[in-house]
Amino acid sequence: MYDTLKIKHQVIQLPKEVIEQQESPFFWKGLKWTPIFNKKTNQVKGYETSVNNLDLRLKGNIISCNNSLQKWYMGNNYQLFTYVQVVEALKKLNSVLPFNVYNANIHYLAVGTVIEEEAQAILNPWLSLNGKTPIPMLGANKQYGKKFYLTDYNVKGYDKTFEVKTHNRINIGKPIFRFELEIYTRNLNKRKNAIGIYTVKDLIDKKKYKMLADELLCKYDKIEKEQSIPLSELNTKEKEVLALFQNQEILKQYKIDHSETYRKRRKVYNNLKKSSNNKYLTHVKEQLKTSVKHTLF
DNA sequence: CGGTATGATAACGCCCAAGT
DNA sequence: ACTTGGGCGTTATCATACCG
Repeated sequence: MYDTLKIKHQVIQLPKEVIEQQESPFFWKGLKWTPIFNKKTNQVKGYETSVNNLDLRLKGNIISCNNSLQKWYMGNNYQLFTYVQVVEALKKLNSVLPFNVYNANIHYLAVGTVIEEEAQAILNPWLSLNGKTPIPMLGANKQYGKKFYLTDYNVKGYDKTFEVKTHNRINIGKPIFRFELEIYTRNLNKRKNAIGIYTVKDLIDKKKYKMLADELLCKYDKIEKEQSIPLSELNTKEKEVLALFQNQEILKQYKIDHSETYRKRRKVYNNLKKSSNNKYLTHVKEQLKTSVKHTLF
C-alpha cells in the first residue's frame, strides 16, 4: 500500500568530518559520503551517499531518505503491496540503512492501490475534489490520469498500464488503474480522530495501517463524480440541484454569491448521490474496496 | 521559484430554530 | 413545507517563513 515515504533520522553523534565540514569524501557507517557544495559560496551544505539504490542526504544532523518503498522493494507499483510485504520491506530497509529505520520520523507519505480496470472510464466522470478541478496527467501527448492538488495532500488516479508502457517500456498486458493519496502526516495527526503517523513504526501498526487504507477510500468517495441518475425519478428541486452540481463553473459562482443557499443545495445533492444507483461507479468503488482489503494481509 | 513547516483563519457540514 | 441564518465543531486553506 505504501508508495513514497520521506523519512528523517536525527543523528546524535556526527562524525568529525562533518563537524569540520570536510570538503572531500569520507567513510562513515560503512558508506562513502561525498560533500554537496553550495554553488555560489562553494561551502559544504551537506553530504550524500547511496546504498542499495537509495539516496541518502545528510544536512545538519538529519539524514533524509525519500523514495518509493514499493518500487524499491518490488521494482514496480502496478501490483498489490500487502501488509506482510510492507513489514518485510521495512525490515529489509532497516538492515540496509545506517540507522534505525523504525524510529525515523515521517513527514510525508503516499498510499495507493491498483485495480484491474480501464482508467479512462473511471476518470471521465471525475469532476472535482473540494471544489477543485483536476489537473490532467500527461504523457506522450495524451492524458492518462487526473490529479488534484490540495494544500495538505494530493489525490491522483491514472492509467498504470499506459504509464509503464511509455516510461519503462513494460507491457503489463492488462488494464491497471492506480489510485493514490500523497499526504503530509500533519494532516493525519492534527485531525479529531488522529491516525498518529509520527515514525516509521507507526506504518506497521496494523490499526493505523487500516485507518490509512480507509483514508484512501474516503478520498475516492470525496471526489465529485458525474452521476447518471434516472432523471424521471427526481422531483423538480432534485433536477435543478443535479444540474447545478454538474456544472463546475456555475457551481463555483453560486458558492460565492449564495453561500448559505449553497449549503442547502449540497445537502440535497449528497442525498441524491446516496440514492443514485450508478452501477458502474458502485462497481469501481467495490473494486477499490476489495483491493484495499487485500493489502491488509 | 518549488518544497516544507507552522500557526492563524476562513470555509464547510451539520443541526436546529425562526422566518416566509 | 421550504428557505434562511446562527452556532458549533471540524477541516482546508491562507499567510508567512525558511531553505537551496
